[in-house]
Amino acid sequence: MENRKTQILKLALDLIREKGYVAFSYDDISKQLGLTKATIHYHFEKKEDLALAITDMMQQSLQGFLISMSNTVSIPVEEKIKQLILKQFEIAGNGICPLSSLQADYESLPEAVQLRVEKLSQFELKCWNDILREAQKEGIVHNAVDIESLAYAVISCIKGGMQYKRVLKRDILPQIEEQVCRLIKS
Amino acid sequence: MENRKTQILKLALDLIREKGYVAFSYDDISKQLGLTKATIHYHFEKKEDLALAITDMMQQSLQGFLISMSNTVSIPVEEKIKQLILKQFEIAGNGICPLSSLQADYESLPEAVQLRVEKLSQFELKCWNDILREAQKEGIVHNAVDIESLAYAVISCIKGGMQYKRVLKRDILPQIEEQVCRLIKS
DNA sequence: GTCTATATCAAGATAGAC
DNA sequence: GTCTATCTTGATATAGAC
Repeated sequence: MENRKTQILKLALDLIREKGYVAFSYDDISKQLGLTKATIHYHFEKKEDLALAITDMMQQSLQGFLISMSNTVSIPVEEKIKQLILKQFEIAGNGICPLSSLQADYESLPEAVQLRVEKLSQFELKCWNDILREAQKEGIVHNAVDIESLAYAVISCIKGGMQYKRVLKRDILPQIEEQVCRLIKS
Repeated sequence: MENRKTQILKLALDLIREKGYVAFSYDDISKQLGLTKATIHYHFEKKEDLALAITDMMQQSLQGFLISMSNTVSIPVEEKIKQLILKQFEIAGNGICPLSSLQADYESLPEAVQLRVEKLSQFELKCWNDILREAQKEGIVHNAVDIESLAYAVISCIKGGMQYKRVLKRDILPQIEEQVCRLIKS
């Protein structure tokens, strides 16, 4: 069943959001799906393979979002920015952003996964760079502002915010969003 | 030797910065210090005890910094802000901020440690609240800005920035700092 | 305080039956 | 494709000698 594979994949993504790459186990998955560990190993021989599939999934998810946004004719940049912030919040679900989670576990990841995490981080950054550059052209971002620096700050703020949110058990995301918008528009 | 205890403590803090609570082991410490695991268990019976001692250390480190700053007569608020940002960057060393690391591992932490992480997060936030409120009184922060929201954003931006820094292998901290200052002053 | 030795357990992974 | 059974390794933790 090709469905089983994606079922495992989605649960594994959840677990990474929740506990991270190091802490989650094939046993977690097997119990939650009512399978044996051996079955999971059949679909993803090594934990590394599962991690790689997850990073692929994440990349495609972001790419798909960008395409669907660029296909919708003429969304104002401000709306695009809000949607991208919302998308990042949604991706975290009940946990933290899965990319942040992988970043935190970076030193324990297999080399191939480290590379994907690096590429994904760069890709995310590029998305923000593009959208912010567009915003600058339209005069939403002040001309004196260095876009690359702004992109670093925006993404860092969003990701960091989700980590605090979980620990503080307070929904600080609206406040983070407000400040991110303030940072962009000032 | 009371020294041995702090020696273990400091190395454990390093390891948390580098790999996180779940990923680091008593074996890592024993190898790097030339001890046996049993010796470490003598000083810190359980891993949880070691983690608790580390959170205490972190709390004291921040507290000490604040006291030393308030003792130095009449530092301008702007200088205080810069120093606090610098302090947060320094604390991360080669890895990420140890608090961010513990936040990422939150769901895997023993309950007592979770509580400390929550308290530490709140304490850090309170520090930023205090300093930003002071800055608002002096007109550095605009009066319309909600200080609590600003504090969330500032700290999130700093912490998130350090996670990206390690993965991107680029020193983006100056750029993060620049944007944090822009956020505060606008 | 530090050691050797060992118990216990969970994790990633494989072999082979169905 | 999924199972049972098993191997191997590494981790937390303890007992007891020095």
